Amino acid sequence: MPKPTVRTRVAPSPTGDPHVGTAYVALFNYCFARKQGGQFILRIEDTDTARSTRESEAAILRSLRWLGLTWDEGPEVDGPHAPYRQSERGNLYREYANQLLEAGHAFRCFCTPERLSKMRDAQRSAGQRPGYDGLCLRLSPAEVQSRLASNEPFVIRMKVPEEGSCTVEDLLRGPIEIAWNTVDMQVLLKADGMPTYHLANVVDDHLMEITHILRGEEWINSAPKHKLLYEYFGWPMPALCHLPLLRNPDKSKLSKRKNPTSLLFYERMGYLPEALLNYLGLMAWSMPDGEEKFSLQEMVERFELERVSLGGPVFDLTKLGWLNGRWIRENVTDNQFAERVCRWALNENYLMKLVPLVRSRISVLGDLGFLAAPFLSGIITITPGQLMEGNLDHDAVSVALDLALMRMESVEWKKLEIENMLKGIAEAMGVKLRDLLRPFFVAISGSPVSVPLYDAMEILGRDLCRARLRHALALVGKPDSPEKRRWLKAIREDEPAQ
RNA sequence: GGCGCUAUCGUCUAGGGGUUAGGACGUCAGAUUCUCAAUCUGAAAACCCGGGUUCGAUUCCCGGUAGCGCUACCA
Repeated sequence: MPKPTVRTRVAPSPTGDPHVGTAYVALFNYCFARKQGGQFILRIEDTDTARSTRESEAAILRSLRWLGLTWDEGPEVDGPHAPYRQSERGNLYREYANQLLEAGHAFRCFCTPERLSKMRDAQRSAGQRPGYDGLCLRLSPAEVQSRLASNEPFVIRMKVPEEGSCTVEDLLRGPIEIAWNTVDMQVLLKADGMPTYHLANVVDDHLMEITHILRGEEWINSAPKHKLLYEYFGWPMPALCHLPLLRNPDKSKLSKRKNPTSLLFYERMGYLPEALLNYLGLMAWSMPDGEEKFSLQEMVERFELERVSLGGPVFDLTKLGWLNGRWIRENVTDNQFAERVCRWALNENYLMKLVPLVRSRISVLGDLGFLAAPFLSGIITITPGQLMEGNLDHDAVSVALDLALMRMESVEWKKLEIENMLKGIAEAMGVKLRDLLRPFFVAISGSPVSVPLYDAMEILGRDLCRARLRHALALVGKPDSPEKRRWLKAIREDEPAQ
């Protein structure tokens, strides 16, 4: 039997900013497939209609292209298994869900979210594993029909064996045994008719002829569900390999609260895509000869899955910075460097965003450097003293920054929204907007003499602003005295729920 | 809590039944440089703990511990 062509995929969910973790998993899938002359597919998992956005999807595609992780099939390039966007494949999943229903491998569940939530609470407080209790499993066919007739919303859940265990084979970890009684009767098709990850993933991986699934470690526990679905459908199981998760310095799963995670951040900071990719290749993987600097091409040529180590690697910005420096010094000519800088910021598109902000504030072009500096910088060097120069006292500055860092996560990153957020903070703290804004000008622009704050924040992007605000907060100290805590608490109670 | 995964310098890692446990980032010291970077040299720094198996375990096995992940009509 001829060995089928290796086909791998990365399947990001377009919610929020493009994540380094996506690039990380994509890199390994890319290298694994390319090394063996196979194909690498990109699929958009946008079945969560509440959270998925087209902007996010576009940003993911752009970021992966920026990194040079090109896909053989997927959005914008198409392919024999189009569409590659799950929201456009809805009918497919419904058909397959019905197929499971008919075969008796799945059942309709009419339970309300409220009941499920109560049930889980009860289970938890009774010290039991939370999981569907099987209520609708025992519904008579007649009752199902009558509930259907009265248009009651329902989901489709998969049936799961009550006893025994499932052994999933992991390419790196070997057999992993998981008892069936720890596996929930997973919802496959939501009430809105959209599939959950589990169904969509299995159906698409099969139809798209994926041979090897390299994905994050967080999926290990649901692998039995997937294996069972393959069995229910009678499809061959792709090889599974769970990659270790990228970590924050405190070892928790990489998160934007503790580490910049957006690829847009790394781009805006001026990391070279080659260097970022190179650094990701150093996470849990190493060249056979120990060489630390390598291109994507070189990584493809020498890639061996066996060289993936299983401990979760801490993403270290310092070492990434060193590597990036090496790339700038060693791999770019002067001309190329100039070109890079232009592509990065000295291009018409970016400059035109700045021009309206700076032109009215300068008398000679030479003033431009100062005003434009924040837009050509990563983390700005400031002093605690500069942050304290305004009318707010130390605790107020600290609280204001802390509050902004919290609230900025839930606003749309547009200048009007940013304005409202900061006005809201001034109001909540009972200080003049002008006084509140002063330390923000310093934190974001490096100086109280600056282009308008809200515009600057929008242009710089959420991630860079977060990093600068966090830097400023670190300088003045987090609000941690009992007094400041009380203050924060009072303000929070005053706020509308987020 | 339950289940699962993981465990080598602070961090990324190499290695592997017998090694002075290797490299890199960072740190410190020195050299060099008009400053700063860069560069060079050197130093400190690790096999989680306890039992086995073995002539010998950091390496293999078991247990513990710790970290992490999952425990949704999110992925």
